[in-house]
Amino acid sequence: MNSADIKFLKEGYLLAALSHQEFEEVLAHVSVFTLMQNECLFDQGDPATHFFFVLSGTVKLCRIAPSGEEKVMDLVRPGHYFAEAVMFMGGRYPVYARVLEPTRLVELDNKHFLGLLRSNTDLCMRLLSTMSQRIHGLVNEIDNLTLQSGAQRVIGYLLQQLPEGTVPPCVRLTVPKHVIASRLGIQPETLSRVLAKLRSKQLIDVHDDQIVFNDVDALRRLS
Amino acid sequence: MNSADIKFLKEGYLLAALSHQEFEEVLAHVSVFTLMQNECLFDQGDPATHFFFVLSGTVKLCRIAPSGEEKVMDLVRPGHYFAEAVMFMGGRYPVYARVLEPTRLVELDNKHFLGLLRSNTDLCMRLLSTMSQRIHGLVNEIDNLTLQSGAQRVIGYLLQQLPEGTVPPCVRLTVPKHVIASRLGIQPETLSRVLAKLRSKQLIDVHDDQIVFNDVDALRRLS
DNA sequence: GGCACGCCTTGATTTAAGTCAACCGGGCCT
DNA sequence: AGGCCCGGTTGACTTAAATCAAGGCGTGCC
Repeated sequence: MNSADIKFLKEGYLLAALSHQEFEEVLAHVSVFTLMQNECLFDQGDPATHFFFVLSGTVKLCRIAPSGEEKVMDLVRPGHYFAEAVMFMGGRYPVYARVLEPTRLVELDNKHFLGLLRSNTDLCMRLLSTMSQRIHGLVNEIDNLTLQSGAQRVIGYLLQQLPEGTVPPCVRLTVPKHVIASRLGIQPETLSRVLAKLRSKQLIDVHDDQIVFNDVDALRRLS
Repeated sequence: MNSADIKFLKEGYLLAALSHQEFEEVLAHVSVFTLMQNECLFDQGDPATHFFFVLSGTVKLCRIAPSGEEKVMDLVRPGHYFAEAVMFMGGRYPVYARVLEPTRLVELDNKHFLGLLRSNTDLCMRLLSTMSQRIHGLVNEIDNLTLQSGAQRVIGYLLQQLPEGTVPPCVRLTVPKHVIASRLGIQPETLSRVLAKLRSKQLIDVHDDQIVFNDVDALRRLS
């Protein structure tokens, strides 16, 4: 674990609750490693012994149905934790995790971390805050899935990825389109069609993974 | 607040973390009240100052889209808390809450409870556990919405409501069918059709709000 | 008793989106 | 260079479910 990794981890919201000594102790119980593109971190149903922090790269969390169909539940990027909620259910990962590109991860031990939590209420409060945000995001996602059309979800996603202050406003898609489609609960064909339709209305220009917004306000009104 | 209320509240998982003294202190900061059928507890967007525990009755949590459409996000029954995650986001209720029948509620003050959390890690751990279960349920719901058909969701819901040990296996629906439909993300017409289809296959018998299961195993295989 | 309202069911029709199929282009490997 | 694989696009067709409309029934109120 190099000093940039340590700095990035320490600057994150969650572990800011730790004293210097506590942080050093955490460091003694974590692993850092890099997975190659498409490597699997854990399978759905594996016993949950750790949770993770992304230093760099992208992790895809997927749910597999009995039918074999899959849904991308989340795309986790640098600076974010995942699988921390499973720590409290003493069970198994409800999803599988695979990396979409070379990805550097910090692996934190559940048992050790639970021990930390038991004597640090500030850490508890930060974790509660993190988890309440996750709940909030999931509630919004159910709202989107049930109260919005597929096209509206695409537009919402694109607007969400739009960095502030780019001129002209544009987004570079950092994951394959079929992954984005699954993340949004639509088929890849549908994603293509929605993008094609927005392009035909001059609302966007599409160049492979680059999307230029021609009328952000109109798009906001459609979402 | 009568002694049955107090007993029920104290026996719940969350507050089992409290000492007798702490529990008495909590009691000094809660309100208990009964809402009449269809009364509204809070509106979507209201400042979130409290969370709640259901002593009796049923609370419907709904999300309203800008279009005016609504989705039943949850039906909260006796023994369950709701709105506790909003405590950590210092904001507003993301849903509105209305009671479906006369409902008795305990209202707990967010600020006071946060104070308790700051000095009781056992309470924190129990709340973390409660919230991780909520996350788990929401993940499952997204799975259901995206990877299952409407009919499968209906069957899953019915099986979930099935009490153990009833002979013949049967369920009495305790909320209106159009509410169940919204909870499942389908229209009431679709719910009628699914039930009619299952009845035509002799898998269930429907008498108003009573549903008798004729072949539980077959239903499980369909869900 | 009559009326209004709400819930539910059913039929007909429409629609959003999925499914299937084919083609294209780019990257990787031999 | 050629072949294979993968991701993406597009067209044709299908389907699950929504939408629209109408009717029936039960409950509560006057």
